[in-house]
Amino acid sequence: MNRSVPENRDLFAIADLAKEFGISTRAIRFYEAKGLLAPERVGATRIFRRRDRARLILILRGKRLGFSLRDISDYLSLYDANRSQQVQLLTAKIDERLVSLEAQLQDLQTTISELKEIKKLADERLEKAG
DNA sequence: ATTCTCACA
DNA sequence: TGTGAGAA
Repeated sequence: MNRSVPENRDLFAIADLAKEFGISTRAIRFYEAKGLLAPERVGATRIFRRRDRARLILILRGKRLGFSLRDISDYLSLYDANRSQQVQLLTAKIDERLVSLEAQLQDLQTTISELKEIKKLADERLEKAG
């Protein structure tokens, strides 16, 4: 019954989290190196608690929404300190992200329109050529 | 299996 | 923003 290190539901080994979230152990260490995670250590081995796991979930969610690790780091850093400032930062970043996405959307729509126009002209030529 | 560092894209 | 490789 003695596993090497974590084996209950309160403690996790890096491999546990990597498997659960479908990411590499390297990526998790990378996030730690960037200051987004700060798991405890038993010797040199990382021990992740539920709160570390929760932070990882937030990191992954932030990434999925298109935020940089820097953005996510800044946000997480405010959790313990200024909570209302954290919310302010969040809304500001969301607005920023929204503006960026809207711009991308416009660009995509422009590209789609251009492609459709080109295709239309090409199809018309095929008509004439018979 | 885990750790770290350095290189590399 | 990560990965690969080598060594412990």
